[in-house]
Amino acid sequence: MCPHPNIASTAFLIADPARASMLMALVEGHALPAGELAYAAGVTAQTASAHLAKLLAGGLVEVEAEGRHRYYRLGGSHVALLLENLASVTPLNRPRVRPLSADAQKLRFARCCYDHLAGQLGVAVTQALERRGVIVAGADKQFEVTAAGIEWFGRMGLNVPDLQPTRRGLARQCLDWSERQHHLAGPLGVQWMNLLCTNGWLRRVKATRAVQVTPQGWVWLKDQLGIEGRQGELTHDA
DNA sequence: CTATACCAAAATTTGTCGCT
DNA sequence: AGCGACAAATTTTGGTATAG
Repeated sequence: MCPHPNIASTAFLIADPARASMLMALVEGHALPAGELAYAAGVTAQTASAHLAKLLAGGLVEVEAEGRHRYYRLGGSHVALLLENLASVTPLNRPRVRPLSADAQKLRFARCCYDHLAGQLGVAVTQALERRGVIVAGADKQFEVTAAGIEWFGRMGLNVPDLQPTRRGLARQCLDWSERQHHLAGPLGVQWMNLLCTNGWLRRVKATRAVQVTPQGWVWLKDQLGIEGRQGELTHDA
């Protein structure tokens, strides 16, 4: 008898190529209708519907009916984490997607990943902080804030010693799925994101996970972190 | 033999349009 | 507004194919 029937059934659900494609299409956090997921997996709507029913029963996805569409999303951040970890050890075949929509491009550029900054911009900002000695990559998938870094964050209005680490630490290294590099997460990542928004440098786009840089934001990014660009792309990052 | 995946066709559900 | 016809998205059903 298998001593871990639960993980076996979860692994079985993910192991099917069609289901894996649908899950990876959802990993960016967008909810997608069944038809879109069928396209992503390269199967017909009927087949996709059967797969989605299994994923739903297994708790890997949730569904929300809106009109005649049924929007599926991942069953939670733990599912996203599981998939991102799998993707990090496997050569990634990007799921088939419709010619990259404007929305998808915005998400790839900058988005919030469970309340911290991710995407191209998230990675660029994290790397700029490292280059400036504000944070250093430490053991256990954590970033450590240097003494100079504590001072630097303080000048920005973020008092690092006040932050409470969670079980998973204070400044976690989160693997960015689209960029395949780390960005800053954990309580520090969350407060950092809040700070960028409350100072008017970043703006969250309503009803999506996309994030926009404001005109003042671009000025600030260039002055403080040496990051240059315009809406939707980075032109210089050093 | 059994389990699982696939697809075609039919059924179901919901939104939209034109008419009174 | 209420009604019916039609369109679109999705699910259900039934049959076939394939792997172990």
